[in-house]
Amino acid sequence: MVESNITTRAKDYAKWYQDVIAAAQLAEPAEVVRGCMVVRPHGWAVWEKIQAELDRRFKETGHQNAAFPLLIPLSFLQKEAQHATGFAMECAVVTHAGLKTVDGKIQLKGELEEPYVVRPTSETIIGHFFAKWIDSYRDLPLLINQWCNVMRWELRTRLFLRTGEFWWQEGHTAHASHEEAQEEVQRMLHIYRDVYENVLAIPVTLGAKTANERFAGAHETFCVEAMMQDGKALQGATSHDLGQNFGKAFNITFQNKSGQREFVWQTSWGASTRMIGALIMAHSDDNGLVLPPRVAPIHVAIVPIWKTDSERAAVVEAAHNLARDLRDDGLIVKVDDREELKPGAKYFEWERKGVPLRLELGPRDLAAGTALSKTRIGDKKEPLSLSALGSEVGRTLDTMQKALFERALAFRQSNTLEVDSWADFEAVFAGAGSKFVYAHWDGTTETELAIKEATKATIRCLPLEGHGPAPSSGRCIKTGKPSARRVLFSKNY
RNA sequence: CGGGGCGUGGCGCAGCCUGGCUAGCGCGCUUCCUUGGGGUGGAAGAGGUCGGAGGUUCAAAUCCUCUCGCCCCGACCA
Repeated sequence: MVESNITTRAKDYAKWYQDVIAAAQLAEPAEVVRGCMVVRPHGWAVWEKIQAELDRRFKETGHQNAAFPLLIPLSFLQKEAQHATGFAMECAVVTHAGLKTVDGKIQLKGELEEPYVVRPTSETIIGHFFAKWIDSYRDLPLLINQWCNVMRWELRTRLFLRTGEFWWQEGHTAHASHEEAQEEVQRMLHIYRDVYENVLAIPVTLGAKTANERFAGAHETFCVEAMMQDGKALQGATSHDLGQNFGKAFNITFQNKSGQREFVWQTSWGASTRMIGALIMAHSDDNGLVLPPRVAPIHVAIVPIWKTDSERAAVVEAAHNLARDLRDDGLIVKVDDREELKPGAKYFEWERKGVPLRLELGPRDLAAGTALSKTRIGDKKEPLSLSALGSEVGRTLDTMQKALFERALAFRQSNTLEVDSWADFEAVFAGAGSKFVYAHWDGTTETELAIKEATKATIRCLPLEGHGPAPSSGRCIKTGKPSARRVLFSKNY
């Protein structure tokens, strides 16, 4: 069952990341399909937990799920110029339908008159149907979400962070006014924040993207940015104000109360299986995956310990009784009563898989009326009374959930700084180094690109109020020109 | 897509430079025994068209050409 030893973070961070994924059996490269991944059951189970948390919040805010075609007519993509150029290089295209056998070999058969693009995102095809569905202000707002896979022909892939195919949700909404759309953009951004901070236990910085980093076709793009353990930023989710760009491209109009035709104001927002990558790089350690209890597919692993057959019968029965009690409290519990493995081997396995809490139950514990507990992030084992175990376990998991967030927050704080000199700025990003740096910027794309060229650091966002330092004027870190505010710089995934 | 590395039982590798018997090793796997509170020990087994195609040769894992895929660095991106 041991899949591999895990390289330490200090030795090779990229290798460590892959090792954690392999050791926890989260996913693996699809191998026979370029750039794609197989999400293994344990990885998909984590995704299902994340999905459930997001989906509940979407529905609580009035959104409905629907499904749109995987294939998009090529011509649709061309209707919004920015959008088309933004995604042109990453599109996989379906040009044929059907196969034929010639001399025992399979060949392509019918060439399509109009090729289809495998969806890299669905603004265009959803826009087409919105145009059909919307006719009156009474049809608005239209609040739709889709859970699906998309394909982007990436040149360089990394499991969960960037793969040819990935799974996500994409929300698409249409509104009668820009203000209403803008509210929606912020509402969803804050849902992402809520899930990141309260479920994934990852603190995030909310902000707006620069024009250069904006979604292709958007009026404005907002994001949540998280810090990984190597000091790099990871964009965790995005929420776009599409303005009327797609409304005009797809002629999505409605009659307002005074009978006039207007283009709708739209938003789109998405979060993907990349969240699992964020989870790994924010919390995991050199022993493998660490999962916050709220996204753990298994909360508690119970390892019964025995020597003799009679001991075995007693502890295994006690373990199953214990599991039943904990399940009654809503916990997901695994009793590892496999006979072929020594207890130590089981400890390592559940640790690699990120199970938050382990309970050891042996003859000595039974005699004492306790179970020995160890959390995935604690360094010592603690005996818990069996009679009060339910509440104890619940409390321990809550504490761990909070501790993970606090640990990640403290890490981010200790790796965030304000920088005012170019020499200091370069020093932070020298070599493989990265932190969150708040620095002044003159607001031009030229400077943004020059800084990236020189340091590999990019502007992750223009933080929203309450995120990052309070606004203050200063001079651009690179050009010395006047600047009204500091922006967040970091290297990124 | 450019530069670099790699592809040999499930995993990690040796062999390749300098072609030559039945392609080895460690881990894992199967069966049995043993062991059991942090990766038990032993015995006997199973498992490989050497990524794929073509070529050179009496003979190819090894040399040549093409191709597919993975990893790292870069440019592009969630």
